[in-house]
Amino acid sequence: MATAERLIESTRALLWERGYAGTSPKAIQQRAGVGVGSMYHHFDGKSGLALAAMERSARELRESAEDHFTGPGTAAERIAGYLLRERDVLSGCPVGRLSMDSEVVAEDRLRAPLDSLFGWLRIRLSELVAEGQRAGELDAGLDPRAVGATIVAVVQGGYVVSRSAESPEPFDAAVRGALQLLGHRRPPPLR
Amino acid sequence: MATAERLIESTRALLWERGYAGTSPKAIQQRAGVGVGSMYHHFDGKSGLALAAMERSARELRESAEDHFTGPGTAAERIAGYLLRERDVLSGCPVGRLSMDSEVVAEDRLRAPLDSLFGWLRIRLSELVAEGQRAGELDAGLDPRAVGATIVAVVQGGYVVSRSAESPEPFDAAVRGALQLLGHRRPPPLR
DNA sequence: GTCTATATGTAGATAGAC
DNA sequence: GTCTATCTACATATAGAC
Repeated sequence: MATAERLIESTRALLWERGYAGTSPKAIQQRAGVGVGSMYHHFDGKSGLALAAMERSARELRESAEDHFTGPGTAAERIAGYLLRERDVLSGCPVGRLSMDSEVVAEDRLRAPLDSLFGWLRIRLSELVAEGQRAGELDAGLDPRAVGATIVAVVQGGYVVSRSAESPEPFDAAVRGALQLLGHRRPPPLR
Repeated sequence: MATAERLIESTRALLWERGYAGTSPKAIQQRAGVGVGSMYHHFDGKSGLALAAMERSARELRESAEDHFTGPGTAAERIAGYLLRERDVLSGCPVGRLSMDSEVVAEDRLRAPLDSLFGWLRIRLSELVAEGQRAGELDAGLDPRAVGATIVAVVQGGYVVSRSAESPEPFDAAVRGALQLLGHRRPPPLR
């Protein structure tokens, strides 16, 4: 693997594990097996490297979500499939967790990948909610955009509560509750 | 104000603004107007001071939430009142944001205040959901414990998405969606 | 209780040789 | 492209005088 590539992957792993403030250039270099000079040759320091890492992580999450959104099943089933998909709950969201890093949200170019991913997620989910309404699967009285925001928040907040509890249980409970609220009126349940 | 007190308040403010990894003893001391020696006289370093600060912040949030939970109105109205209460959305949750700090969740005594606050919140909210069900305000088919977890997650996740967008709008939308999901079948709406 | 001095290591780079 | 040397500041304390 090329040097720049190893640096990006090393940074992605460290940002996920320790966040932006907790990730040092030295740690990035050591994990990548790359010298100081190489890192500063390929990137303009920690910030530029983090940007590349965050963009890649955001793209991965987006592609994975889109797979669920465009998969088989009714709109409601695809929403449920997204909520129920495998996640490394205790590690948190590789992108969302960086929103709690003040240096990240203070720098527009670093915040951009977060904003972009969540903005896209909200739009896609609201489209699915509207589709479910047209199909009669979801209540027509709901505001699709609000409910889309709620679904994104349930996932991100599930990580927060599960990491606090050092257990995946709160995340799973939050998702279960969301599915009940979305679909409790119609047998059989969403999943 | 006493020295120990000033140190705790200084630490609370810094943990909220910058997180645990981003908060240095030096910054704590300067903001408190206290010397190095004093800090280490009153506390066993950064970790002990953070523990005191986190316990106080968690207690404040708990008391404030309990005010909403025991206030006037139906159970559903009290849930809505809690969700709609004033929040400094872009600053995030003073307690929840620390769940993304790996040094915090790796140290049991630091994680304890988080786990304790969210565990309590889930219990109290599930009690309110059950009360609303008995009163016929909320659907009897819901699992109160799951829905309690969902409500906590919506708030914590709302912070994540709003900080990413640098706007309170996603938080407000997520709350609106949650209220619709909880109460859309019954006119008038919850709030 | 508070102060200053001191200590070891890291943060986050830049410079210039190879 | 990569390496080593170097730099200033900060992180996180401990020691001991006052």
